[in-house]
Amino acid sequence: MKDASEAPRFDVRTVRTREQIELAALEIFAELGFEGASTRQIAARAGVKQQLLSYHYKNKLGLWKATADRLFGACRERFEQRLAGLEGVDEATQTRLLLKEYLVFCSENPELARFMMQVGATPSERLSWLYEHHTRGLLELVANRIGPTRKALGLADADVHHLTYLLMGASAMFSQRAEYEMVAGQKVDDPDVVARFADLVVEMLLGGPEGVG
Amino acid sequence: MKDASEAPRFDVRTVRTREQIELAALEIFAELGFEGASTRQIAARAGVKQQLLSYHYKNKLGLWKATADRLFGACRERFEQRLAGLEGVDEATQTRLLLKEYLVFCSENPELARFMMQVGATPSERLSWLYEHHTRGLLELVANRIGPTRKALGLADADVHHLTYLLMGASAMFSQRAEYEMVAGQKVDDPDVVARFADLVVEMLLGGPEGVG
DNA sequence: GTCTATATTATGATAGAC
DNA sequence: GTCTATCATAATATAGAC
Repeated sequence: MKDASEAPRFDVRTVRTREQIELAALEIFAELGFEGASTRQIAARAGVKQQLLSYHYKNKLGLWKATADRLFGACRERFEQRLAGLEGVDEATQTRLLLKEYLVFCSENPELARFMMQVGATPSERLSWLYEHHTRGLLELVANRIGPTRKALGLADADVHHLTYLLMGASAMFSQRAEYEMVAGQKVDDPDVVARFADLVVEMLLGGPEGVG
Repeated sequence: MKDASEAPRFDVRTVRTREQIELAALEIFAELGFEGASTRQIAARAGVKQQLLSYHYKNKLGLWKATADRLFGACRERFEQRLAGLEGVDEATQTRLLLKEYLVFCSENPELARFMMQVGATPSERLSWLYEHHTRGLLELVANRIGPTRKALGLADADVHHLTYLLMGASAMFSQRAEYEMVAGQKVDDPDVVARFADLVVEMLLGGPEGVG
């Protein structure tokens, strides 16, 4: 007899183990790509045995998907929280702050841009999966913000996809921290650097905060 | 006795073989990163045996360096040719056309942005080598163009490193062709798309071609 | 749920024939 | 300069003990 708790799939140990594994996997997948990453390496960083990954995720692809779900879920949640706090604010300011929030998120999660970059080059099952489950929604959210806001601000027509990729590309700076530090001689995750950079990007995409005639 | 030709290191077969290998290696290193790429895969794409790579480059790292030399050499050459054709033109136009040329080059060589991205995330011997031999020169060339030109045009002060990374990040669009085609429904290497995107980026970095007051 | 042991395949590099 | 043969290691994944 199994009493009320038919599905004990949320027990504490499991959740914590999976979290450790997925955080380690995110770092390594982002750094080395899917084929470059080894499950042994991920397991070692998570402090478990390699074979435990097979138990939890069946195989490497399953782990990769779980990792993507966690990463993009955090991004989506961040957007939603930011927007919830901006109720009643005018559209242009909302969009401006949302784009800034995205760049701040990218500075805190440099794995995001690398994760997308690692998979977006060539057609593959993984690209299709990521696009359907996460990338598409994220890119459309951004495009559907930038386009109308630029129109409302009276800015020159520009391809929204190009503007979106400019934003995505800009976030790559945070994903190349080692190189950036060599070049610029400053930490890329210094909050001041992040803020200045985000302001620059948003100003380029939407014009200065005073609007444009 | 060896007669006049002491150093026969430019014989035709060798040069062609190395070219085939390095072109294959570029594609695969850019796609999979250094550890993700396998020398067998590279050899197969080049149409030679895996063990031949050891003969020509000693090891995987040697091949990676030769590949980088070829790629960045082509980029540098492109810059020099473009500048040679712009003698006498005013500085702002020179800079504008040079940045456009860079984006066109990136659209034709999507491996460049990926190659840099693959190595720039974390400190490593390879990053240091690439920085000293190639990246540094490229980034400084761009920064030393954008900064003074913006000043001469009377544009607002902005961090030249940030502007440089905006350009580099923008080029990432061409490196994610599979994803871009899903999102935008058009080929990213369509010359018209490239031209419009390049104009957009240059306008953002340097203002419209009419200058700014 | 986590471990040990292991099967199977793929990897980078070397030795030596031609 | 290119090939065949081969080695030592590392990869993913499975089976089964606890």
